[in-house]
Amino acid sequence: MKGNMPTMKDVAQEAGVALGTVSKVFNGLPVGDSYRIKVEEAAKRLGYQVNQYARGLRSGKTFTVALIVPGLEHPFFAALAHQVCAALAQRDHRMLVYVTASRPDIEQSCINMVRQNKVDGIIGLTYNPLELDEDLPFVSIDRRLGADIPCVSADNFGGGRMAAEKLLELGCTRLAFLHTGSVNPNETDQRGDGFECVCRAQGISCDALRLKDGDDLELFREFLRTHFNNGRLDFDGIFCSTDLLAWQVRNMLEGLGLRVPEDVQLIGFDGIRRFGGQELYGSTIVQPVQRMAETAVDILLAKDRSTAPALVCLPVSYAPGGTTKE
Amino acid sequence: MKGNMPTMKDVAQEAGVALGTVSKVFNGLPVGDSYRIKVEEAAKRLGYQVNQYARGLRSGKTFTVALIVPGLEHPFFAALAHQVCAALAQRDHRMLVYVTASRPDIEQSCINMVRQNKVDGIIGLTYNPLELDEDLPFVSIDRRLGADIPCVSADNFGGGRMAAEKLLELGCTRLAFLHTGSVNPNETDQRGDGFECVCRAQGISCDALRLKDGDDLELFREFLRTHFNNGRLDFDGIFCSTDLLAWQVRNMLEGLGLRVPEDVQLIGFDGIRRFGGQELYGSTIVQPVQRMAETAVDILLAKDRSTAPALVCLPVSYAPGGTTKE
DNA sequence: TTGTAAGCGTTATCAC
DNA sequence: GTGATAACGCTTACAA
Repeated sequence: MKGNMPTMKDVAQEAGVALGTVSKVFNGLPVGDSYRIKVEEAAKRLGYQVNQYARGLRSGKTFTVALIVPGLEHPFFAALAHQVCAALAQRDHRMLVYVTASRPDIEQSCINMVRQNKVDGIIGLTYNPLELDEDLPFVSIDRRLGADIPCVSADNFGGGRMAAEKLLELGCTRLAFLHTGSVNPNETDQRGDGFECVCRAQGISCDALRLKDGDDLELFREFLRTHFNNGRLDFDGIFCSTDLLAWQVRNMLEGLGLRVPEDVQLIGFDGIRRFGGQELYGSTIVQPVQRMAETAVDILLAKDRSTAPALVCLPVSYAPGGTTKE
Repeated sequence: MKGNMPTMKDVAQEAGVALGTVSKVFNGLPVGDSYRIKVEEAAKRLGYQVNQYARGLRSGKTFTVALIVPGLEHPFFAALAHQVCAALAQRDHRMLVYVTASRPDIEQSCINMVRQNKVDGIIGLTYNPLELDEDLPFVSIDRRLGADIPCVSADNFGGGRMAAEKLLELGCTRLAFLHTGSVNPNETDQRGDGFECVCRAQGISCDALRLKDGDDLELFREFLRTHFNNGRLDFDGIFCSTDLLAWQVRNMLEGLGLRVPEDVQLIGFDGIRRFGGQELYGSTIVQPVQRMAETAVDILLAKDRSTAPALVCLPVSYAPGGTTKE
């Protein structure tokens, strides 16, 4: 921070007006034109910048939002952070980032730190039970923390259905669902529910293996091997609950000598793109990251928070990426 | 921000001590034990949290650093942001993120916004000429902005050398260097310099194609086709200045019917990992992202900035990733 | 050692 | 419409 930045007082003196007048100019409040010009010129001359900290102290508005995420290294979180930052910038707000590594203690300590920072609100992608401040606006991504805490997520259930329908449409007759994720229940669990819902309705067999974070991925390989007899897999269509898992499963399948998508078609979930560019890792259900970010920001900054929806599910879309027959 | 959070005054009243005493307790200044306990208990009872904005206003220290990056979607920037955030957290600082899309106007406006926020310093990954504040600590990543502005980067020149040496060691005899990047000169330009330096010293032929951001990537394909005659490429070793480019070039090579690494070996630069995990895209020179982040933070927060080095080049390492013969 | 009081730069309330 | 003046919550001499 700075030694001797000019203050409003300096500007007032330079412009030959009162302090209050300067404040009004910078807040867009009605001021005589001649005064406004004098102030603006004086400010420019001095290189004056409003001190947001003083403003925040006085007015209680900080124009800052905290984003709490497990980390920035996973492309989905990175993309979300990027879009949240952009959406906030568009609304003249700043983004403070906290990374938690999904650890409950760090997540809670972030909440506490944020509290000290007097941000205007929090957007959180957290996976553990939290103790929240009643009156600090909070919007959760992908996880329902309570009836009074708005949650924004992709339409995970619909995406699961979409995956099943697509695989069936592409000629699959024996499906499987593979999942690994947080032990704490969250919206993404619905991906499998949607998928199996379609299978049941259509009377299609659907094997499934659901693992928890930290479980050995080799269990998936074993599962596949168990269902691999005489050079033939029991499934011709597999839905993985994330693109990462789909990628890993694809490698396992090829290790078994199976061809994707000729022998077995594969659909992932998330819409992760290589190098943050355009190329997908494989066929996938794409989350509307930008809309999710914008929606979360809109809800968070809405004037009237009492009308905030408890849950907003945004539509996903299917994108072919080479692991399905198209 | 909040309606009626307890203040130090409330805590003082609750604890039955003076305001100044409460402040001292929270600043670790010497206070009688009995008082300290009374204050701590009162604070806990009230759920008191220091207001960092008031503290910053008064003391001029905000414990906040701004990170300015082109975006969070490219995995290198995301990884850097992640590590910077972690390094700052370890030192009890927060990170404010600004994304610029590498646009000069946005980059400058970020600098201006940051100025209002009275941060303790800026870590910037910017690509355009900037007008900086003399007395706002700034550390640049990968780009030398001026003699008085410390720059932290990977050892790009050394990495380029390393790539050449590795390819030669692996039996290559005809090398090529492919590059695309910012028009504004920066430290990463040295990757090619280091590579060609070794080639010259060893008397090895080295073709090169250097493009600028925005140029059509098809030019690379054409370049390859020009050097592809009778099913044989003029090179058996190619160094690409980024992992992204290496990935694209690999696809082009395979499109030509060439096998990597059997027919031509490929080394990239950055050390990008799929899904932010462990798996590399190919053989590459790995940037020490964590050390770069920590170094930048250390320099930025150093008590005595007058002794800050103008440039710190951190050692890179080679990692095989399947596009070289190992 | 503890308490008191003067600001830090803004905003908001009033008289003028 | 303008201009003193009192907060906002905290730190820090300085006085007790």
